[in-house]
Order: sequence, then C-alpha cells, then structure tokens
Amino acid sequence: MEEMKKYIASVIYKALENNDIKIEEIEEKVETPKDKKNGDFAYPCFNLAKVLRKSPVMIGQELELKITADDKISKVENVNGFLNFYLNSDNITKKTLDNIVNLGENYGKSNEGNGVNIIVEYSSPNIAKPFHLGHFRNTVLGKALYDLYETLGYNVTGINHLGDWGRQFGIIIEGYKRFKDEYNFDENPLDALSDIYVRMNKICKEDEAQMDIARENFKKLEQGDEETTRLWKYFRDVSLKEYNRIYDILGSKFDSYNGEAFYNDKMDEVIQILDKKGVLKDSQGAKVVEVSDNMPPCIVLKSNGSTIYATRDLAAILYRARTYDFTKCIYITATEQILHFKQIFEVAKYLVDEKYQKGLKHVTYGMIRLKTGKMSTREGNVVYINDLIEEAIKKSKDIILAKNPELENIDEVAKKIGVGALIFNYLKSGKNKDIIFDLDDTLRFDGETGPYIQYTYCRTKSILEKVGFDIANLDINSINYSKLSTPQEVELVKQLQKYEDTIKKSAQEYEPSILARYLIEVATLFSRFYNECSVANEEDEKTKQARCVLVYATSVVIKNGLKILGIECPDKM
RNA sequence: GGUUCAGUAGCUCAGCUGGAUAGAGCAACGGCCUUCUAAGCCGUGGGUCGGGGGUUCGAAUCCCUUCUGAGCCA
Repeated sequence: MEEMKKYIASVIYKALENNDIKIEEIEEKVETPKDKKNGDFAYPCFNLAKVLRKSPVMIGQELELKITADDKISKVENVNGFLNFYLNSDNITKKTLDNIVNLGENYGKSNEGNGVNIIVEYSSPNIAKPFHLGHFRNTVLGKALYDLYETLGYNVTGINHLGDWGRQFGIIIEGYKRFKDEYNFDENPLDALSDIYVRMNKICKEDEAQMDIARENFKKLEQGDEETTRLWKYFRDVSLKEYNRIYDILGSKFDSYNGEAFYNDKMDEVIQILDKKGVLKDSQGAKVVEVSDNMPPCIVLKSNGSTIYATRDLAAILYRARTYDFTKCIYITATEQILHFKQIFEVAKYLVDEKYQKGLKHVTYGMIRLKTGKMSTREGNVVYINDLIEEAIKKSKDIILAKNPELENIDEVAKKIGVGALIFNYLKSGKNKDIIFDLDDTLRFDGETGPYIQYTYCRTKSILEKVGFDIANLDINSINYSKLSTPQEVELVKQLQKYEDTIKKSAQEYEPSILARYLIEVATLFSRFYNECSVANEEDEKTKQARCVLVYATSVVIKNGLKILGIECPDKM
C-alpha cells in the first residue's frame, strides 16, 4: 500500500517535469477513493492549479496522456480534475496471497518495533472486589494493544497496577474478622469480601468509634503487623486467583502485578528528588509541584504528610524507567483520569530523562454507565463480568442447540462464541465513546459482531474441509491467480492486502476498533464471495485451486486478527 | 468559572492529518436455502452531519462562536 503510494507519486512527479513541485507533496495528496469506481488510488490536481496556472481539469488531461500503463498500473483516467489510478490486480493478487500462504500465522507480524521496550499498564483492578464491566473494557483494550505492539516486533511488558493498598483495607480486615463465618469463601471469595466491605463501611460511616478501629487496622498494616499483613496477603491472593481465571478467558498477559503496595517504600525518593530540584512548594500545608498555567498544581504530599495517587504514580515512573528502560509507557484508564495523568507526566520531567518523559502516554476510554447512572460497587448497581460471561455463553449455547445440535464440543464452542461476542462488542467502536450498558445489545450475535466474524471463519474451514485442501501439499507456484477475476474475488484480495497496514494504524492510534472494523469488512467481502463463487462445485480445476488459496488466506487473516483482539476461532459452530 | 471528551439515519456507530453521490449494523419492508453452515447474501425506505459564522476551488472533517450531554479540577 505505502509502496504503491510512493510509486504513484513518483510517476506523477516524472510526468509533471516541474521542479517547483516536490515529490513528497504529491505523495501526501495521493488518496484512496471512497468509491471503488474511481480506481485504487487518486490524485486531486486542484492544488496544482495555482502553481501551474492551469485549470485542474486541464492538468489532469495532460497527466493522463503522459502517464502510461505498466506492470503495476493498468489504467490512468482523468475525471473532473481527479487523476484516477487503476492497479494491475493480477500483480497484487499474487503478491498478497503468496505472502499470506507463506507466512501463515506470522502474517501481519513485522520487526518494525525492533525489540524496543514498551510498557502497557492495564486492567489494574482494586483487589477484594469482583471484576465488573469497567475493568472488562480496560482489560480487553489493554490486551489488544499489548498484542498489537507485540505483533509489530516491540518488546512489550504488561503491568497490572493492582489497587492493593489504601485505607479501605482497614475496613475490610475489620469486617472480615467479624463476619467471615457468615460467608463461603470457597465459591465466591470476592463477592463475599465486597459484601463484607459494604457492610463494614456502613457501620464505620455511622459510628466514628468503629471507623477508628478500621484506621487502626490500616496503621498496623502499614507498620507490617504480622496478623493484618497475613490477611491482606490472603485478600490479594484470592483476588489474583479469580482475576487470572478471567484473564485466561480474555487472553490477557501480565509480566508484573506490582501495584500500589509495591511503591510504598519508593515514594520518599520522589519527594527528595523534587525537593532537591527546588520545585516543591507549600500550599496550604500541602506540598505541590506547579505545572502549566491551565492546570491546577500537582499535589504530592497532603497537609497531614500522607502521599496520594500522584506520588505513587511518580514513583512508578521512576522505577519503570530504571527497570524496563522503556521507550513508551502506556497507561490505560477511563477518561476521568485525564487531568491526573497530564499533571503526573509534566512533573515526571523532574524525575526522569526526557526520553522517558516523552514516552509516557495516557490512553483513555469512555465510561460504561447503566441506564440508572454510573456504576458503583458501594451502591450495588454494577454489572459483574462473571454474570455477563455466563449469560453470553448460555445464549450462544442455546443458539447452537437450535441450529447445530450435532456439533461436537458444544460447551467449548459456546464459550468461544459468547466471549467473542462480548470482547468484540467492546472493541468495535471508538474507545472514547461512553457506553450505556444494554444487555440485549451487548449479547447480539448477528450483524457487526464477533460471532459474525467467527461464523465467516467457520465457513472458510468448511469449504477447505469439503474440498480436502491441505496447505502442506500446496504448490504455490502452480496457482493461476488470474482466475480470480470476479469483483467479489478482487475486492476480497484487496481487503486482505490491507491487513498489515491496518495493524500498524491500529497500534499507532491506540485504537483496536480499527482492526475490529477491518475484520468486519473482511467477513462481509468473504460472505459476498461465498454467495457468488462456489469453490467445491467449481468445474474449472485452476479456478477452484486459486479460490482455495483465497479462502485459506481469508481464514488466516481472520484468525490472526481475532487473536490479537483476544477472540478465538472455533472450526465449526 | 477552568478544562477534557462526545453530538452524523428511529437506535448503536464508522468516516474527522479537507476531496468526487455522507457509509455500515440493528429495527421496518421485500426477495434468496434439492448446490461449500441462512449466526449469511441481495434489494427498498430512512439524513438540516447539534445551531450559526469563517477559511478554501472544495468542509461531517480545519478555525471561531454557541447549544446539549458526560467527566475531571476548584
């Protein structure tokens, strides 16, 4: 794609024979027309009009005559000042499909990243609480970005910055001591703990004396008291166990679970450095660092001397720069934390080299709200992810039982489809959009959904099985690609060819939805092909062969693409 | 008050580093299964791209202003 753009720019440049116009300027303007009727690439001649003192249409006409077709370009046409280029499709087809066949599951991978270190901090739930929808969106986004960068050859470190510290643990510890016998911790430890927290929190709010007991607990925890530390560790362990079960389902990977507790002993240094640099200022008893005019100062020490999130995040930046030597450190959080990270990133310039400071990147996503308002654990209006996953799996199982009761491994397939529907639902639209949760909408299985793409994959598999296609026995040089000449075939090939660029763009813009939407388009174009062009019943042997390769290539792209998003492909459904 | 994000079809969204007639899905209506899985395909209807200015040969896209919703800060 990019090469072709360059090539076309060079062709136009030569034809112009004018030194006032730079080739880079031409390349910038080369675009892909929305309407396929207008060719594969187009160059608008309007901006040349001033320089050349001719009408755009005249310029177009002249260029049309000067540029001749070659092995790459099959036709050039001037339409109303747009110079439309049609590519030689045989050429593209061979290059694209050969490439996919040769690379298989490695298709899309590149070494563009060259082993450069990238950190993706994502998921980061508060322990002792069940996973809810907000975490889900975060985790699914983070996993996709992790895989996108890994696919591009970066050395990615996934960090789960657990919310495993804070005064609430004083409350949970107290509640646990009092009420633990009323709960079954074997089945749903996090539901139990969260319930205990809500109960105890209420008690503390109503009675200051009780709150003091909770405060005392947390103080003990900070001082390393054996009993409270043991409880805290237990909460952390059961939480991680449960989270990991979900991470497995979503395909998320973490290289570190160092969260808030980990940085407890690393904040003093931050304060010292800031103090040494003379940027710490007193403000109503608190210590702050001034940042740009349009932002309030960043508080690093409260008036009572205690640290806050900002201090912890700064300590993390310092630690990560030293430990991981990152070129990019991506933070994934909801939009509500925008200001917080803006401040932190600015203060970071006093702590780490410019290289690290410039690599800090906050990736945000919109809130998920219920019809009744914002989700809140304390108020109990939350959608827990376990319930949602169960619901999705149940629905997909029902559909399988209705449509394909003979299927083997129904439960396994139902899980892949149910989870696929959920993940895709949260990755298909732009990450900054707020979402109002709607169960029916979330569990949709037709149209632009995960199951639609999975279904398309199954159709590719089904064809290949029917004709006995085996990639191991394929002689790629014997394929006659010019047999792929119907519009459906040509369009599908062109779409497959865009895969590598799509991965890059998706990573560059921190936007997995670009990949998700691309895959919908692949599925749609394949479905059209499927309806128009038979493979198994095709009589011409050469056409059949070429179509098999196309079907196989489609299956590879869908599988590779969905894998990045964390969605598995069943062979049958 | 300051600031960030969002506003496109009845609903959910894509398009936003300016380009040709603003695209999908859902919902509605009408076709297509004796032929590779109908979780599919084809077709019809549906639009003041929140409003108003501006820049430009050309604006959903850029700038200004204003309205609405959400978030954050005080």
